[in-house]
Amino acid sequence: MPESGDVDVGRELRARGKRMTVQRRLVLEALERTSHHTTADEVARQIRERYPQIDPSTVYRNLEALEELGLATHTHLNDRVTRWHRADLERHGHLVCRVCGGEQEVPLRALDPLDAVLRAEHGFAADLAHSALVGICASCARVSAGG
Amino acid sequence: MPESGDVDVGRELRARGKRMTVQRRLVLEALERTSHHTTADEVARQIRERYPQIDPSTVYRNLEALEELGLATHTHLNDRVTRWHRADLERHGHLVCRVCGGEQEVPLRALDPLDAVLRAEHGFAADLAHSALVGICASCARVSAGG
DNA sequence: GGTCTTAATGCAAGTCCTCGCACTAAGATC
DNA sequence: GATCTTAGTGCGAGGACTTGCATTAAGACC
Repeated sequence: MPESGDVDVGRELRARGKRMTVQRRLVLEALERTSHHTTADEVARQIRERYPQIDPSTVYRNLEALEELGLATHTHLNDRVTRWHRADLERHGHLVCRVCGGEQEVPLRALDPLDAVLRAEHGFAADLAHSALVGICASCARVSAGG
Repeated sequence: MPESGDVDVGRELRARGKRMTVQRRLVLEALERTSHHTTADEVARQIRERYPQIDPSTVYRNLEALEELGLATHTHLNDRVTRWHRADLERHGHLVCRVCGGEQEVPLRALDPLDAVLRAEHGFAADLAHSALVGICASCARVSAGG
């Protein structure tokens, strides 16, 4: 059983004037191995086990390249580190609590009303999976309300 | 005419066990002088004209302190730099276009439907002024649709 | 398989912060 | 106004990227 779509990816890359390098393949494989969100640093660490000389900047550039190809996407959860994941996973929004730091996922469908308003009134097609919505979660609100 | 509420701020600070330092005052004044969004770096640069030895970390810490006091807030526009502004300005959401980088403001009221859904279904009180919504603006959508 | 073009890599330096720590100075108390 | 506690400062180092540049190596063409 071949690595999922490895050949196709190579073809797709070449069709776009890009190349399939060992580093690129390793980034792609690392991304496929971790099905949930991961960080560039985590990807780099994984790769370094087999290919120690990889440079962090190469990882960043490859994640971007894969995103351009539609194979990866990134999300900003907590203002600081960027989270990466495979593009074929179901997209969802994120709610992160500024008090406890907790994070919950929301189906993008729940954000449809917002999407509709923004499109209708501003012609703006928002990518609601891209940035987390920051606020205060139910349990922290309960505490601060004086429980 | 005294600087707006300078004395009150000092009192408020002391009431919270905090102090009014020259640096703090300068950060506050810089924030008051620029009524729109600004960056920590811009604030630092402004202060340095009159007080060259100020350290960037002091500016960051003071912006945070003023935020804690409810005098400042920050917004993440384009994933990279943090924008600061006075808390007394009208709050609004931001739509930033990932193609042209353009930014438009939306009254928070426009985001009410989203707020309602998140509260009802997730008990989550989102701060919709905190993070910009990333997406594609009307004019860029028109171009890529083939105009 | 050799040549050649240029995308991609690795390295170093830079940006925007954040954090730990020793020192300084607000401001409360005498 | 001297003393004392501790919040706040400056400095240095570190983290998460980003960027410019010389070098390397995909992969297209012979």
